[in-house]
Amino acid sequence: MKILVVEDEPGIASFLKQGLEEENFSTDIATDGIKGLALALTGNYDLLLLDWMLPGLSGIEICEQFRSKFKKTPVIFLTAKDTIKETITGLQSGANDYIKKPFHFEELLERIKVQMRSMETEDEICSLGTITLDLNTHQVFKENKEIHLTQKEFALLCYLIKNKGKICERSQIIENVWDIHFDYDTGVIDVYVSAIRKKLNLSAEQDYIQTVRGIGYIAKEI
Amino acid sequence: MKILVVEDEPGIASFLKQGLEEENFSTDIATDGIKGLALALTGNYDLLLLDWMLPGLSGIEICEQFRSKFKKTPVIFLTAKDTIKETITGLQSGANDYIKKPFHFEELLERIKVQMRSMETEDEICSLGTITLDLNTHQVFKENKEIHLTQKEFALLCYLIKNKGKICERSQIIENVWDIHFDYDTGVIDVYVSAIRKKLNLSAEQDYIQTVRGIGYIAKEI
DNA sequence: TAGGGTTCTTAAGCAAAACTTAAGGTGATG
DNA sequence: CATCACCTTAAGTTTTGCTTAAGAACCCTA
Repeated sequence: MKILVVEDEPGIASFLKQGLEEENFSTDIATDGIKGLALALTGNYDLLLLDWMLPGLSGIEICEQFRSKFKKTPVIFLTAKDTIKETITGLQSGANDYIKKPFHFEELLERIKVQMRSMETEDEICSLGTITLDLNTHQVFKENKEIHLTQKEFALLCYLIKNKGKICERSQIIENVWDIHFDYDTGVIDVYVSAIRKKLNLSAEQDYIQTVRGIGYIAKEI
Repeated sequence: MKILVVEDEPGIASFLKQGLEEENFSTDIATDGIKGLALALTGNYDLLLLDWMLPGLSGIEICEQFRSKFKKTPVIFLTAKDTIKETITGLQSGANDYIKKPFHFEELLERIKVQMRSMETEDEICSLGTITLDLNTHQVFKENKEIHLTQKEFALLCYLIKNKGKICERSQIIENVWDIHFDYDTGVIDVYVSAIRKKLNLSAEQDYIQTVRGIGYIAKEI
């Protein structure tokens, strides 16, 4: 998430930058309208935070010009101009929200999150502790770092997590993950569990995937 | 455009209904929380306008339950609860906007229009690193140099970039770019990815388009 | 409508990654 | 301390993807 803040008052600008970066939004600042618009038009930002009164170009002009190219990227005004007329002008220029100064940072944050929500498409997700699986995109994250698993690894981990808290017998695993419907035992499962543990860096303290001797495996929140 | 207003105070309710219908929004009123939620869940509305304090069910509860079914339909709170804490609670419950009473009808109207806007439209430009796509003119630029892509190449690149950061499965790509709705696998996608990489001069260091073996491809900022 | 160019698709050979098997090591259990 | 289940590694096999080239389909324009 990259945010562009266009704000000429240094105090507010740095306050915003600091607060936003604490929330893990990568934040750039432009201190005048010309620079602001130029940066915005690079298309590198996921959200714009605009002041109205700016040297060079007003926030309104930035918003309008930006909107002619980028219809979807959210824009939020953050301005001292607080009359109804101004609010309406701001919103009509293409902004998604209009916050009046003085504002509470928490509210700003929440309104940014509202915009983020409506940007993202809903994904099916399942998780186990700090491990997250995105079933649509086949992505795996541990502590927000992406980790690549192969298809079979993913399928196996997925099966275990979907049944978290329940012991999964080896025969069930073979049936559901490998689609083999008769008795079968080479050490395939072991090999894959091993690979998953290695890639996810699961140790004895962090054994989200525990082996149940003689039966199978179990995925467990710790 | 159908709007559902959930508001127990008859004066405000009828004022809203009248105002909204003058603007050609077809408007229904629910005067308590239970009826409000039931109506909302029919899925017949394009936007919800919620009061917070309601007999039966609070606006917050309505919003949360509604959101669990309808992820995208915009919800706007219209309430006398005006502290920051309440505002944040309201927004966190899944609302798209939060307007404090007393409010100006024009501002409400404008904020409704904001929601309508973001329901429609698409960006005309999308980008990935130094690559820029202009969806109107079908032009592609890399480092500001124009590069000619064929239609299919453009469509494929566009699809990947619109989903940047997410792995796109081959089947999804075939479905969305080729419009083929059944299982299909020749190597078409590969050929096109290959062509795009070549034209955009993507090397191992600059692989904006990475292959995810066994699954598909992913467009990534580096 | 014939011809030239462009674009789309298929196929084939090569390269690389993933899958499976097997074998030797490790650790638990009786 | 012997056995059995599990873990790990390495090597062979299979699958998947990349690239190139060639034919088919689709424009334009004359």
